[in-house]
Amino acid sequence: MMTPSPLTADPYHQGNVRMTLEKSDLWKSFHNLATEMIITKHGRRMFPHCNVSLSGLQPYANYVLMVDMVPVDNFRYRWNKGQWDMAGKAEPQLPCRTYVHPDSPAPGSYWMKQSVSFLKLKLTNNTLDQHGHIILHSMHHYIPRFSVVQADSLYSVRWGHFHSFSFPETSFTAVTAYQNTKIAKLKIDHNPFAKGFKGENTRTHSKRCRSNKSPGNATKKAKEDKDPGNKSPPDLQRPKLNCEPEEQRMTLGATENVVSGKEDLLSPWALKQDPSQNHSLHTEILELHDHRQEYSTEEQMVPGPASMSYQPYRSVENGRLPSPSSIVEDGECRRSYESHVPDVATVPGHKTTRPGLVRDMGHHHHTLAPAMPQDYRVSPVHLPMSSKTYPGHMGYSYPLYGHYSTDQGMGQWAECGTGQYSGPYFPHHLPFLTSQTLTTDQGTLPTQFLSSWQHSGRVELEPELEFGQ
DNA sequence: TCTTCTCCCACATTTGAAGAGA
DNA sequence: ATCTCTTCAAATGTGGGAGAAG
Repeated sequence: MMTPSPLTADPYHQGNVRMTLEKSDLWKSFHNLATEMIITKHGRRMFPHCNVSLSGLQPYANYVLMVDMVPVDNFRYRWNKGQWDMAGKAEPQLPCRTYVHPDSPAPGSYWMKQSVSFLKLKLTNNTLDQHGHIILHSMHHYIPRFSVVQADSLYSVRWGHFHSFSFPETSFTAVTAYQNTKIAKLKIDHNPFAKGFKGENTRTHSKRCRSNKSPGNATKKAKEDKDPGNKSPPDLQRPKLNCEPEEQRMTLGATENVVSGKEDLLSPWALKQDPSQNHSLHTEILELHDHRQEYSTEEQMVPGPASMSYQPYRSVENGRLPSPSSIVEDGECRRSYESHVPDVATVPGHKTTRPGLVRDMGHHHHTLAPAMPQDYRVSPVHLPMSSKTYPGHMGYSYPLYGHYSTDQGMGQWAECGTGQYSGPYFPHHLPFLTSQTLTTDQGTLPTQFLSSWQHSGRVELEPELEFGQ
C-alpha cells in the first residue's frame, strides 16, 4: 500500500511523505513486553533496529534522513515485580544527539528504492561519548523519532521542511541490563548475534554451574524475585505500567488490580495509553480476547473536522498519541504514516515557529509525542500546531529554520539555567553530531548548523530551567 | 541491603583480506 | 590481468554472571 510513484507528480502527493516501519510485527512483539534497549559505555546497537521505507519523496530531490530519541515522559522508572514503576523525576536532559543516516543526503529515488536501515545506530549512557552515539539515561522511556528533510546537503538541512515520524511500537526503556527476562529471551530468539545464548548447552549453562560454586547466590535469588514472570506461563503478556488506564489493562486481559494512589502519576508514556494505538499494537494479544470493540477508534476512523484541532489537545490531556490517519497495515510487518506538508509560511523567523510562541501554545503544539516532558513541549521542533494538521496524524513537518533564525548565535545555548545537567557534554566546540555526519565529505559543519542540530537536546531545553527549580 | 552499573566472558555473526582457480 | 569464489582470521555484537558502586 505504498503511495503511487512520485514520478506521477501528483500534486496531492508531492508534499506527502509516507514512512513505513519495517518488521513492525517484531517491534510489536517487543512492545507487548515493554521493549528494553541496552545502553553501554561504548555504545550498543538497537535490536530490533530501526528500519523504515519511504514513499512520496520527490525522486530527484535530495533528502537527509535522521533519527533521534525523544523522552516519552518526565519520569524515571524501575523494574519492580514484573512491571515498570515510576521511580521519580527524570534525570536532567542529556545532549540529544541526532543520528544522521550515513547515506544522507541522497535523492528521493534512492531512499524509496529500498528500506532504510539504521542498523549502525548505537545507544550509550556515556555522557562523555565522542563517537556520536545517542546518549540516553538508563531506566528512562524513549521513542525514536525519524525525520526526513529535503536538503541538498547537510548544510542546508535547517532550511528544509522536516517530516517527522514516530512509531509507538518502537518506544523502549533504556537499561544497562535487561530487567524483564522475557525481553532478553525474545532478543535471543530473534537476534542472530545472540544465538550463542540459545539452547541449554551454552556458556550460560556452564557459567551457571560455575556460579553454583559460590553458595547462597543472593543476587540470583534477588533476580528471581525480580522477575516473577519467570515462574508464570510464557504468555508473553506485556508487563503493565501502573500508569496504564484501568480500562486498558482490562482490555489487555490483565487481572491485577490497579495500584491505587498512583492515578495522579499517570504516565504520559503515550503509546501505552492510547487505546487506538493498542488496537493495532496489541493485536496478537487481543486475538485471544477479541476486545477490540472496547477501544475507542473514533480518532482513527473519523477524522472529522471537529477533531482537527481538538485531538492534539486531547492527546496531551490523556497522554495519548494521536492515531495515524493513514496507517497502512501491510501484512504484519509494516506500518506507515503519511506526513502532510503543513500549510505554514516558510519565511525564516516566522513567528509561528518561534519557541516563545510555541511555549505559549502550551501542550497544543505537536502531534508526535504529546506527552513530552515540559522540556520537549517547548521544543521548537514540535510545532505542527501552527500549521494545518490532520487528525490522527502521526507524521508532521515543520520548517527548521523558523526555530533557529539566522541571527541566532550560540549564545542562547549558554543560557541554559542553573541546576540542570552540567556535565561535560556541552562544550560548544564539540559537535553533537553523529560520526557519520562528521566524517562526511561535507567537512565540518558550520557553527550555526551545529547549533541547530543541538536543538533537540539543548536548544529546546530552555525548560531545563525547571529542573533546577 | 538493595538497585543499578560495569566489566568480562564465550559464542555467533559479519567483514574483509588473502589465496586459488577459471 | 581480471574476475569470481572460497577460506580464514579479525572485528564486532550479544546476553549473562560476578562484583563494584552508590
